[in-house]
Amino acid sequence: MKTLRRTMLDWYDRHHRTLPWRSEPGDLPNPYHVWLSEIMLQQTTVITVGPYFAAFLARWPTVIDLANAELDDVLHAWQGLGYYARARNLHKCAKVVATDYDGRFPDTEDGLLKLPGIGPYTAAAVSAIAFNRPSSPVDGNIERVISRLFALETPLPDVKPEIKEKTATLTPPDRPGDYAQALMDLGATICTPRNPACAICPWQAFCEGRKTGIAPDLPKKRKKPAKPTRVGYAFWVQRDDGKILIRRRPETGLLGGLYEVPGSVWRAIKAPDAIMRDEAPLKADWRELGGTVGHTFTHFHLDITVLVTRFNANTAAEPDGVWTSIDGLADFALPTVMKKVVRHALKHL
DNA sequence: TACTCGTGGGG
DNA sequence: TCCCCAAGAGT
Repeated sequence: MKTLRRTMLDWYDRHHRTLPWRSEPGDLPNPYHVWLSEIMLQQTTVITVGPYFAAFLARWPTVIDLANAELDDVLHAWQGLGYYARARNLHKCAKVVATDYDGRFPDTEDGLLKLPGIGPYTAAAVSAIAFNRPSSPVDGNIERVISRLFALETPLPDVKPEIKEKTATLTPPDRPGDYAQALMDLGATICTPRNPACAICPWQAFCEGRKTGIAPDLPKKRKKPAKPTRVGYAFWVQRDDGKILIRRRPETGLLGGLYEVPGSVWRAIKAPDAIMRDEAPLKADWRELGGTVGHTFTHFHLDITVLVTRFNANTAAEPDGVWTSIDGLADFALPTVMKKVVRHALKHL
């Protein structure tokens, strides 16, 4: 066990990646930076997070600054990164840390776990990386590395407790943060989901999965259900002065708090036109644009048909929402699916 | 426990 | 083209 730890930390000292939120091995980084990066990195790749992390730090250098920000500004800065509940909880967490903790993050796993948006993984990661406490975060990378190292063939998520226990046993008490990051780096660069580079792995001599040849097939997972398709309309309302109608989505749920081109309900099966059009923000003669906008979310695929009308303020009742010029759309937090709708409308108008 | 919740890239 | 996956959390 001691050899396993030593081998991993030696490898990390020689091969670790330099990332914006990281300190040099052995040094303690800024907890705010660690926390911010860990939230952004949830289910999101390092390459994607990079520019968002830099932009957030430039605009909100401290957790106090972030706590004093407007939620809409945080969502706007987060747009395109996905899983927007992370942004809402990020802001909520910053406020709690600023007001209840005097701007300093709790330095224990249990304390961190109480904060919004911080679950078991992130609490352990921040605890180990930012405060050098002997916590053992387990993310997707570490699940893969450990399941291969011990040739664990029980499928996820049943095998999680066993992985957690093995990981905790292996964690070195002196450098838990570097060790956790070493395992994650290993999983990201060598012990990859497909075609792992076992030949250059520092743990190749210890890996049961490699010995038995099953490493590339681990961890085993249950099959995921197929993604259903939903359909809906987007209602493109253009006023005489060229401005279009958008509206803010409800605070919770899918794309919560972001702006959208008003739309119908998204249905598994297309309802009759009359019903779908009745969900428009106003009564009008709609013209259907050719083609559809396709977008795949985590658990369903969406096909949107865009309907267009002109709006005359003198002859129609004012609909709910906000009027904005096309250029002005840049001031609103628009999810990627809505950017696609806008692009499609402008192209086919 | 099992869903919900985004997006972009790689094979 | 389609499926998988990426430093998961909340309900």
